[in-house]
Amino acid sequence: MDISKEEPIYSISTAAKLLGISVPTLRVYEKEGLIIPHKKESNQRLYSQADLERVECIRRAINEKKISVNGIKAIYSLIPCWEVVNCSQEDRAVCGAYNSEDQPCWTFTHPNTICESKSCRECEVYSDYSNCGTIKNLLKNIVGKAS
Amino acid sequence: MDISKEEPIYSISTAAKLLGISVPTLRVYEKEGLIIPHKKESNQRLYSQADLERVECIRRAINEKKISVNGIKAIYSLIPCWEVVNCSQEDRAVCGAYNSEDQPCWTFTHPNTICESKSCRECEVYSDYSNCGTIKNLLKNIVGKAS
DNA sequence: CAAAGTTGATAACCACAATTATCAACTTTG
DNA sequence: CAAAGTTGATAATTGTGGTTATCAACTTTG
Repeated sequence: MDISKEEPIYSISTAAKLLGISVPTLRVYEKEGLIIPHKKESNQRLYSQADLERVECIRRAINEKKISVNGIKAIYSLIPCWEVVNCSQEDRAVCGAYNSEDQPCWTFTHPNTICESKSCRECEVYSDYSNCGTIKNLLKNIVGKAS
Repeated sequence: MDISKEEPIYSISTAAKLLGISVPTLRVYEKEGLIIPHKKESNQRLYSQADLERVECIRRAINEKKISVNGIKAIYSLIPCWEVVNCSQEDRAVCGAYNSEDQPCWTFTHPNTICESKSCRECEVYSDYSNCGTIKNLLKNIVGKAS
């Protein structure tokens, strides 16, 4: 993973221009929990190259694959985060993300779990499976170990 | 599983009436691969109680959860069928379902695989996870074995 | 310090997914 | 064999999800 791809360098208007969409749309995606842009101390958003690619992927899902935003959220919620971060049984019992079926895990706070101190934006659950097409591959890998 | 719930007894118009939707809608769901009604020799559809519950679940996903039909299909396609039916590595290599990300496995024919001879309508991959809310539970169970 | 850009929030717009109506040909029912 | 129901296919309808415009208040930039 190239560190430069993760570097937050684009303002929201620049990001919108590069993506060919409007600024409000980017904010909606964030509000829905599809993306987590970096924020300056002043609360202004900054987007990295990886963020842009993530949005492009979301747009393909919406426009080409005709999957609704809520559908994407439901799909994200199926990522077995508990396995990726290897959280304990006790953590799972108290973790909202573990039991949710319509919100990605990174839209939750995770009090009293291993994720409590982690930044979701940097967590592999968020960053590794941003490309829509890779979630099933993750399942193939993880599930494969079981048999 | 009560056998009577699986018994195909309702005609399409009866099923539509019971569900409060139109006949064409039921056909659309079938065409999209969301449901597999039983068919008489004469090609007429018959629906079981389980079929109706499956449709109710689909309707909740569409109307309440706001997940599009293509979104539901994408979610279904994430069910780790290869693990449920325990198919071989060779099977996976040639199975369209294993590599699909937008069509449920039961919308494929499965030549030269363990599923070749199985009826998808009766396969647990199709029947057990019809209730939208159970797919993540399946993942929890299967993935759990891995750790 | 003025111009340009950002913030969150609300409201307006509209493309189109989801549903239904309609059709002729065919099957089932009594 | 007539009436009612089904078939697949096509076309029409409509509700609304996704997008954008607009706003006043605030921040950054040069």
